[in-house]
Amino acid sequence: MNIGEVAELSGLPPKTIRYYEDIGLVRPSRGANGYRSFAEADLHRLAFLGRARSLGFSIEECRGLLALYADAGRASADVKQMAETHLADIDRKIAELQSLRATLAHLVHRCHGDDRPDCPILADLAGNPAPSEGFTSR
Amino acid sequence: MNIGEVAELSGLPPKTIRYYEDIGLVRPSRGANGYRSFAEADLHRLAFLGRARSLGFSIEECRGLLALYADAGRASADVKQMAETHLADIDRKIAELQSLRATLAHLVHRCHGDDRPDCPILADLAGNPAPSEGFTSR
DNA sequence: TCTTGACCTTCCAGTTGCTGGAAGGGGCAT
DNA sequence: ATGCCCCTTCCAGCAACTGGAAGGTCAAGA
Repeated sequence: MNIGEVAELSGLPPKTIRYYEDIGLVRPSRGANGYRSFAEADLHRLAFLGRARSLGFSIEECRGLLALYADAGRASADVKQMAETHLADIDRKIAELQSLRATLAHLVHRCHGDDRPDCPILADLAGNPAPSEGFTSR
Repeated sequence: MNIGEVAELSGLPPKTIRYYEDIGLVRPSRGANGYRSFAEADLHRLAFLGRARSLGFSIEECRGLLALYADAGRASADVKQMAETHLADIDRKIAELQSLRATLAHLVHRCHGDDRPDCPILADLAGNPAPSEGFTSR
């Protein structure tokens, strides 16, 4: 298979596949014309990569997962460990975003959003902490 | 003030402050020795930037916010608009992370995580969709 | 046969927002 | 004069691609 076809089948753009080869995640052979020639196994690897990436695993994590995948004697605990670490990362990110969202939503809520220049959002950014709610004029 | 002092006061590392000068977010004057010389207003700008960045506004958004901040005739609606767009971005990211988290948590849950090689997480990544729950052996 | 167009190749540069390090000058205390 | 810390600039690199330029290849149609 040429790169275009595996791109189609794996859902990854050709550029990304070339990049993955560059960093050693996949090693297609080459035809006489210099074109990359992908075997079924390569396609599998790429599809695996696509799914792992879409689950938010980093490239290095993917490398580890591929190694575990290829290792018939792996312990499932190793995989689970990686996934759990990753899960904890995701939880941390969600929590962070949620706290950020709360702060921002509070500011947005307090801004009347009309054509007057007075704006609590800017006031807060400028260093005047927003009062915790309660007395907006009227 | 020298860069070290504003770094201390603004909470931004000197490197970051130099970078912000590079990209035109702040324009300190220079002393005879070539050192950057920061005025109070520069410090304010930097602190403003620090807060806006920590709320997740991009550099370009910060540039816009600073412009609005400096514009005494701005309409608060413009600021609110930016903040709301940003809020929507955050909501999108949170939703994405949550769906990702759900998928991964499901897989982790199904993996027994012992020293046997059999692992639903890898199976799923390899393209065998995880059954939707129900019959794990025992 | 020639040409067209789609495909493939490599390499270089840019994205975002910094961060690290090297090489060298300035300022102050001992 | 000697340290030492602060300051300067510039270059490189992180993640994970993505875009584009310049050029080779292949199959089909006129």
